[in-house]
Amino acid sequence: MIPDRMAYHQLVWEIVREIPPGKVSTYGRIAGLLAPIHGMSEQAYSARGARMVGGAMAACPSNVPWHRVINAQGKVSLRKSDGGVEQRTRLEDEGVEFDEKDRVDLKRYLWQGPPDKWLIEHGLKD
DNA sequence: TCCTTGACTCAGA
DNA sequence: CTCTGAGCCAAGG
Repeated sequence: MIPDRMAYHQLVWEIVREIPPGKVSTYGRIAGLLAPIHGMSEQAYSARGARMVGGAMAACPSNVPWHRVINAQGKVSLRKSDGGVEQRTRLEDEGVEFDEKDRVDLKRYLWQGPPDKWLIEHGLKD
């Protein structure tokens, strides 16, 4: 078992749980809230972080609103097999609108992130 | 151990 | 706006 990865995943889930209904965030933004862990270099993490968050989403428990996490282009991105229908439906139920290109307007729906207080309480910031 | 994948992103064309 | 290719590297076969 690899405790490091589990810890990272749990941290990601805690952040995702803070995203309010009707708002979305991106893999990259979430990765950016976390410090480079596993001894990865800042540069490596900036390029790999988003995918690591994606990996955390793939293994997230049911109490995490994974559907509020989309990619930097404002689109839902899922595994090859799934068309992302469920994710889109869930977001629309919360009032998030998609344009004719299946994209979300990040200027309107992007979650600005947890307040500093929250980050400090969770040891993600000094 | 080598090879393929991957819920990503950014810069170019 | 859409499509490519490169960058990065952990996991699983």
